[in-house]
Amino acid sequence: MSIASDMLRGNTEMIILAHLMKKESYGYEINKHIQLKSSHQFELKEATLYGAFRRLEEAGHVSFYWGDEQTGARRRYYRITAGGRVAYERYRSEWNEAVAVITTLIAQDEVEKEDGTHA
Amino acid sequence: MSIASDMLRGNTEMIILAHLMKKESYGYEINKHIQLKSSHQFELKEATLYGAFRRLEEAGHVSFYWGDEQTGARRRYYRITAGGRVAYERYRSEWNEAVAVITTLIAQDEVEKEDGTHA
DNA sequence: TTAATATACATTGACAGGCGAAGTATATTG
DNA sequence: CAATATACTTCGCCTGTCAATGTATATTAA
Repeated sequence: MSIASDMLRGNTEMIILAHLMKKESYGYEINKHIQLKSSHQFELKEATLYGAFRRLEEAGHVSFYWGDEQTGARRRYYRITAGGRVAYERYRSEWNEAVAVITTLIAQDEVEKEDGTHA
Repeated sequence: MSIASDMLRGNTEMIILAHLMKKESYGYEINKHIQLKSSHQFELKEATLYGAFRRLEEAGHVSFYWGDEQTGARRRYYRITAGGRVAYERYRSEWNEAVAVITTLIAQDEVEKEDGTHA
């Protein structure tokens, strides 16, 4: 729960952009898809999700249009922009790099020297 | 900078514990070691580092003692506790799981269906 | 008819962790 | 003696996540 929240932090935008790289979509659908794909281990809470959309819009990484549903609630469809694609690739490489670094930091290699340093 | 901060969030304790699994140590040394091992890509800022120590202490994951240096500034040596080892393993598995889930979410598999969804 | 549930979006305020900045103290070096 | 490195500490800000709450429409069952 709390750990997942912190792992999510800073990655929600990348996750949303990843979805939008494949197809235009709207908040509710993206959220459901993430829950499905992660076997319900992850779930973007609504406030988190819509907050991320707002930031993505402000950054010009996505644009949106209102769907013309004849039935049901209105949908705000999002589309990734050219700038969004660039940002997505940057997010990905930063993510990969960060994972590599942390993996190195927690790698259980040999004990450098079991001196104990002290009493 | 900002990305690294968010990647760090929630993982500082795991990183510190990883270091303490190998040897007792003190803040300054741990920080230098992390900078070294990450080729200066990561750096725990002091406020972050000491904040994490405080939480680790409160959680009973580490204990400390003052070094008896005859010269230089005093050092607060930390030692991982039994509970800390358990916590570390939990952190690691949660980390691995989270990485796996996010990796899945951003995996560039085939386009599920290029319908475009709308105009 | 109406209560429940699902779809769909939006906002507010609280919370927590990382960080910039500033401070304390000791030792070394130019 | 000024600068730099070691070493720890604290304050207040910022930002992203979340719980809670609210809006509105459609479907289904009692």
